Order: sequence, then structure tokens, then C-alpha cells
Amino acid sequence: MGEQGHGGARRAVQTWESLFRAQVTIMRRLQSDPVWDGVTLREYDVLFSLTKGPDEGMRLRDLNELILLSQPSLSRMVDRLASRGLVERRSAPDDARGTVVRLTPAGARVQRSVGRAHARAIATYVGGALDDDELATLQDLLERLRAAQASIPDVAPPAASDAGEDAPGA
Amino acid sequence: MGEQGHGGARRAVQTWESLFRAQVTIMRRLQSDPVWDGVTLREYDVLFSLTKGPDEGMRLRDLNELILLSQPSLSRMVDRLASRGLVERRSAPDDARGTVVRLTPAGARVQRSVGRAHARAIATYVGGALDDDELATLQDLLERLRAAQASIPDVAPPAASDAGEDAPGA
DNA sequence: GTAAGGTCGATGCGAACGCATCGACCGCTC
DNA sequence: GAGCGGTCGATGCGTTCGCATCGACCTTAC
Repeated sequence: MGEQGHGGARRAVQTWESLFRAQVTIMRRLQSDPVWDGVTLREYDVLFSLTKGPDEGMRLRDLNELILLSQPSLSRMVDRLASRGLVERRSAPDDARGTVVRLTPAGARVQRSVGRAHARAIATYVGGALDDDELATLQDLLERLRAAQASIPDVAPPAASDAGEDAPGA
Repeated sequence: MGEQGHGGARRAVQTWESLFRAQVTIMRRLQSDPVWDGVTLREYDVLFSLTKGPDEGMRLRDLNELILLSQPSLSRMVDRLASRGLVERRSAPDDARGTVVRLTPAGARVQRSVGRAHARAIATYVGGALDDDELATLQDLLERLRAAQASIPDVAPPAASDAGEDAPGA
């Protein structure tokens, strides 16, 4: 009753459930790691994301897309990180509204330190579960799953006018 | 320098990062779905988990393992759900300490309603990204990743004596 | 230029979170 | 069966979250 797109709906839901549960299970183990003394997992996520960006820093807006946190929450978290000396805020050179966040040397040091221990835990929990080929396959599929999101429109049309329910759009 | 277990550490870390990012990206889209009027995604997770258990209900302790939430937070969330009439708390028949939580008919109805819309969104975002074979492969790998956690010991030994860094253990 | 609409990030506020702790209860030992 | 360590779930408390909103600024149209 109603397969759509490529995959059947049922299989897609089951796969998402597996993805979600796997994430929960491993995340829970990672959180119990004593590494998080002094830095929350979400805070680490911010520090880590900053290392992936250019050295000049990142706009708050761009950083926010990488992190599962509302804009106000991220704003305040950056506040806290800045007051601890782990990041630096500056106003964007080309946009007076914008704020650029950058890791301080201390922040980079903390990120590396925590990241090392974090990586060790991941290697154990993820690397200990699947062999190298399987990891490569898994990573590839996840990467494509994520990349495909850019070309999939929202299920809920932003401005659904009462008429025209059947416009195929693009 | 230092491959361990099956997979290389590097690949494991990259795979986890992909898993995490994919989860963030899709979760963010799911959260923007208007379905969540009246029920939080975390609340839905509780309701959904209850449908997966026996009809008599589940112990709070067991429920807590399925959900990424601290024990006190789950306790209070169940309070709120109960005060809204979506779940029922009763004391466990064989353990006077324990509490059994069960869906009420109203709670089951809400779960089904939200679940339907939720499933539609997932079918779009996940089913629209990969074909059926790929989904099956992905699900299998994730399932095994999760299942393997039961037999992988914690990285941080509970009582790490200074000596004995190289005990291979099980 | 100036007005209108959109974007960026900060802030007030109530709700929800996690940590630490507690009382109640189970299971075990002696 | 009394005592003792461990488990279960509730509660006090400070912190952080998301929602709604705001001021500042950019952009486009006229």
C-alpha cells in the first residue's frame, strides 16, 4: 500500500529507527566516559566543529547548521565558552550584524586533549563492532544519506495555499 | 600507529562522525515537521518505546535504557505524560520499589497519529535518499553495530589500578 | 536616497535537563 | 531475622534549553 520514492516506506522507517537506536546506545556509552570533566559533549561538538572550519573562524549562523542546538542556545553557549577563554568572538569583517567565532589556543588545546580520548572510545565501540570493509560501507551510506538531504524538499510545504495541492514543483 | 580490534581507529572515528552528522541533519528536519504540536520528539520517543514493549507496560528502568535521558528526567517526563492522560503509572506487582508505565488508550491514539506523520517524513528523507537494497544494508550494519555493544567492555575501567595496562581481557 | 522586507545574533522567560541525594525496598549473609 | 550493600524511582537545586521577540543591519525596489 503505497511505496514511494525509491525505497519502500516501511524499510526507510526501520532503517531510521536502527540509526536512531544505534546513536543512542553509543552516545550513552560515550557520555559515561570520564573525559567530559570540564567540557560537555555539546561543548565539545562546538569546539570540534570549529576545527573543521577555516582558521579565521566561523559565522555563528554556519556553526549553528552543524550543531543540533537552537540559535539562542548556541549564542549563549558561545558566551560561556568565551568567558572560559576557549573561543573568541569578533564581529564579521563584511557584515556588521554577524559574529565570527574562533578557537583560542587554549580552546584548541582542550579540543585536542578531549578529542584524543574521545577517539579512543569511538575506536573501541565502533571499531570493535565492525571490520574495516563494513565501516567503509557504513560510512559511505551515511554520507550519501546526509548529502541527499540537500535535494529533498520538506514534507510540509512552507506556505500551503488551500488550493493547488498537486503541484509537482521542481 | 596502533590499529586495534578489527577496524582501524581512524576509519571508526570517521564513521562515527558520519553517523552523528547524518543523525543531526535528519533529526533537524524531522523536528521542523509541524507534527510536534502537542508532543515533543522526546515525548514521542517515550510513547513509541512503550508500544514496543509488552501490553502490561514497562518498568521505568527498562524504559530508561531505550531513551537518551537521565533517570530523573525520565521520571518527571512520565509525570507530565501521566498528568496529560497519555500514560498510566502503577507499582510493579513483584517489586514494591518499581513503577510500571503503560500507554493509555489516549496515549496510544496520540502515538499512532503522530507516528503516521512521522513515518511519512522519514519515508521522504530517508527513503528518498537511498534505494531499498542500500537501506537494507545500512540497517543491517547499524543493527550489528548496536548489538555488538553488549559484548564490548567500557574503555574506562571502573577501578583502574595503575598497573596492568595491557590486559587483553575477554 | 529612502522605505520595506529579510537576516543575524542577543535577551526575557518559562520549561526541562542533569547531578546529587534521599527514602524505600530487594537480596544476601550470618 | 537483623544487618548490610545494591537497586529503584522521586525530589531539591542550579544550569541549560527552546520559544518568542527585539534591535541592528543588509538588500532590493522605487
